[in-house]
Amino acid sequence: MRRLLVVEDDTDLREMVSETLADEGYHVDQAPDGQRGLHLGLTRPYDVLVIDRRLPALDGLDLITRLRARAVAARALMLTALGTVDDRIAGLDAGADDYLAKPFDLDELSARIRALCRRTADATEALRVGAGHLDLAARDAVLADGTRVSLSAREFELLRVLAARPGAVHPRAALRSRVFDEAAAASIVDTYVYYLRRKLGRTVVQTVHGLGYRLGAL
Amino acid sequence: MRRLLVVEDDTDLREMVSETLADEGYHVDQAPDGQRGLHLGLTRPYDVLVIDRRLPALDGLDLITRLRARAVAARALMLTALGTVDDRIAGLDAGADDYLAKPFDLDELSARIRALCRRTADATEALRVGAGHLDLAARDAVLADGTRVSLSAREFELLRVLAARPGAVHPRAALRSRVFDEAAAASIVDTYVYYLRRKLGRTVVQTVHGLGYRLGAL
DNA sequence: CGATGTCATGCGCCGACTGCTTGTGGTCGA
DNA sequence: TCGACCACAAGCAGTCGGCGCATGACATCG
Repeated sequence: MRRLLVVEDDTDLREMVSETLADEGYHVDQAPDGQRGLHLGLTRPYDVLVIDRRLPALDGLDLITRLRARAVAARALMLTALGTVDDRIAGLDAGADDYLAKPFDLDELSARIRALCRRTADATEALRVGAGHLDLAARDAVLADGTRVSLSAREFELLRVLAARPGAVHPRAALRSRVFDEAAAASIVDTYVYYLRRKLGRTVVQTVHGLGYRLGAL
Repeated sequence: MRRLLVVEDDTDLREMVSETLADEGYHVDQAPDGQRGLHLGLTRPYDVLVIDRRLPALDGLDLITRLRARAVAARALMLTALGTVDDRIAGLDAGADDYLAKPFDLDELSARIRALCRRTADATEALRVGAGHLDLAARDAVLADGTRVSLSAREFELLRVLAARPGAVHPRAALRSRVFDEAAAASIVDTYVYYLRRKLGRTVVQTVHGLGYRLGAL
């Protein structure tokens, strides 16, 4: 599922856009100002960012510039009430991939997002877990603050199985059979949970006494 | 140098656009109708195609559709006198990456082409990797500090495959099948990774134990 | 036409890391 | 309070990867 971020201070407009896009099958996150947009954009993997030009806390242009400076590769579509050519040029040269003037047609926005999505085919394939996510391509975990943690093959596999259903309790036996050989020792899962906790923090994998383990937030 | 193709039947407009873009440093080819545009688009490597919607011989929409069917990856910017939302949506869904209504501002066209060019790093000219890049024409790597490192054909090919998705883990088998003969020895990839590290520094290619290699920053 | 150098490839040893086991002490729950 | 369950540490063996070296093909140049 494609992941979008809508950064727009007008609540009505933001929610209307978000709902429309969500109805079309996108996962949509929202941010009401530039600062929160920056934080989400840096810490979560998106395919397309829809960014208003005029934003409180951090201007849309600055937002894109700062995201690009941190090597965020997501496509950016800028919305604006400022319709002049120079505004559009400034937006595009700041790193936006497309520029749409308000008032705009929702169907056109949707079509332009489809066009941008076509180009991110091999981009970030990721599994979200709370505020962090698993980068399936790079095979490492990304924490809420953006820190990347490299995991060994088994560690990553175990975490991925847990992340398939975050919050659910996964019995030891299920984890052992999915991640390790059936013949492995009974305590193998414990040990790898220990490794994960050592790398990702104490609270990431929670013990449910007598039942198994459960994934908390990354 | 970026390569553009302008497909437009209005001679005056085509030449004006072409000259303006040529002045900005692009290599620009021209085609006066869809058929000739199709032929050029299929046989030569372009970064961006500027295509009029209404064309003799072959309609702009059909042109894009046929190019896409033949896996031409160049970005397409569609020009049109038809300004309705439905036209724009039809163009975008046919495979265009951007859509600009006539009359348009030449500076905006130029800015939109710049935006499209940013995204075609992997097309023809140079592949950006972190602060450095690959010079596809000279077949050597340029480091962050500007140092040029000349690579042998195999070394360069291996680096290029890795650079297609920097940060992602590339399994050995995938690298061997893409860069070397299938029949090559199992350790051939290791050896060439060793060569790359020797020339570019230890950190450029990272090992992911049991899985493959990953490209760091140049 | 021979000499020289570069490139592609194969082989093999050694070191490093991973995966897994085992054991001990601590914690939980009834 | 007791038994079961769990956390953690350390160690071991096997595999994987790093790297040097040897060989042969090919191009280049004297």
